[in-house]
Amino acid sequence: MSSIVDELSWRGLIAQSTDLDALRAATDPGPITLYCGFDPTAPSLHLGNLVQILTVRRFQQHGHRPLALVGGATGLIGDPKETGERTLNPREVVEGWVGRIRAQLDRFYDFEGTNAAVAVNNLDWTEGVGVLEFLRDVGKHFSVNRMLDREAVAARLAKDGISYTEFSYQLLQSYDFVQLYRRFGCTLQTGGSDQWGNITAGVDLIRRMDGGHAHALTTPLMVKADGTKFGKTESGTVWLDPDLTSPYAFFQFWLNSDDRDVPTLLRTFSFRAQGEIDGLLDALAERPQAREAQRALASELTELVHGSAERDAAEAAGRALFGQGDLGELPLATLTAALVEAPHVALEAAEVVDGALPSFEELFARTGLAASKTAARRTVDEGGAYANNIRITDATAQPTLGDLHHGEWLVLRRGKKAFAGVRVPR
RNA sequence: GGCGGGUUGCCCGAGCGGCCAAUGGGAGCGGACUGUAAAUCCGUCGGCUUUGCCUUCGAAGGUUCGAAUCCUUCACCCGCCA
Repeated sequence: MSSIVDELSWRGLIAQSTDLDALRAATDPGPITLYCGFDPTAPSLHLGNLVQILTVRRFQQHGHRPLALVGGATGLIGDPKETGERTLNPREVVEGWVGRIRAQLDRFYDFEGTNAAVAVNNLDWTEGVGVLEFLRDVGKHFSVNRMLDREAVAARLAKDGISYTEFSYQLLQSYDFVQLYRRFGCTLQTGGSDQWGNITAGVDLIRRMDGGHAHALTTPLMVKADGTKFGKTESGTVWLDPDLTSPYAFFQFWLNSDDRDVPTLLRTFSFRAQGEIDGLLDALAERPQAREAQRALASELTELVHGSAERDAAEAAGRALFGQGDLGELPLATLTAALVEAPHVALEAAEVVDGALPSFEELFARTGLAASKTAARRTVDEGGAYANNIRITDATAQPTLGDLHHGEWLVLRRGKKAFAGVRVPR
């Protein structure tokens, strides 16, 4: 069995570990069981979670057994974050999210075979536990003094405070680790470096309650070269759910990566071998304008997350919209596929009067390409507004039916990258 | 408890009765240059039925022909003295 520790190491995926040599000694000879939990705090996982998911996937590919834990219980409590108290979500909502997130993990973990992943929900062992039992058996092992040292907790104490509910979060997560240790012989928990405290608290709890030995491993926090948060675009979080972030937008996210971030991104997200990655990095250094590495990343990750059909569609949509050729020469099917990936609006038949559509300023505002009509006018004045790749000079002008591609689509663009479609019923 | 300072547009911060939708910086957005990158330079940066109108300067009242600017009350923040 090849060494997972070595692989994670060259990929730069190890931030902290309880004892790397001990972990290597445990993982190299044979399979271990590990877990990384995901709390249902949203209807979908996002790119930040993907780092964790893929790290676990790498373990599984090396023969280890992952537990796919979705936090049906911890999601009801909320891990303290520095910015402030979370709003408790209704139980039904959390329950729904648990199902969706559990389904998302299907794509990344293998649930069949000798080291099949096992899906677990911490609500199963938390719900029935009595308060007194929990406080006596679990709570007694925790020192509040140490819990207060946690960065997020300290930050909250310095600011607007923290509820007892959130303060208790660490106990639940630690207890999860104990349960998984008992039920599955799970001896490793992975997570982002912000989870270090929670994970090691679980390692400690296993030792205290059961005298067992477990490991903690965290991945580094992703930092972009320009200092902004990784995994966000102007329009917000990049989600894994295609309804929240379209495969086209997902593909574009990777394609637009800053050159300086590409080495890290490739090592973190790609499943290519080290030699292949080095080849892509060489190409990036020699022919940055070709952006082979970004393309490879976009293609690989979009396929992994959305499947090859969506990957192809996203790629084709990009080519269609960014291509040099006349949009009118694109087949209707290709154009439609590209535009439905972008923001688009469908007009009512009544909105077309004497063959004239609503004005450009109206259409820009309606598609969301501009925040308001005033903003749309401004964009036109700045020379950044286009219809069918022709610059618009008069915001109040009205396109006509004759301007439509295939009698159906008007392609609007703001700046270089933002597209939108206006569809007119035939 | 006493005295003083503050709360301005996404953020920071000027303004201290009319010339204020409100200086300046940052972020954002557009243009040029590029490679659907970065950096740089230029422009832009509340809304609308746009030669004008409407909403905005912690909240609510008031003075005035006219208030972000003055007065009153309230809320929150920050200093100094007890």
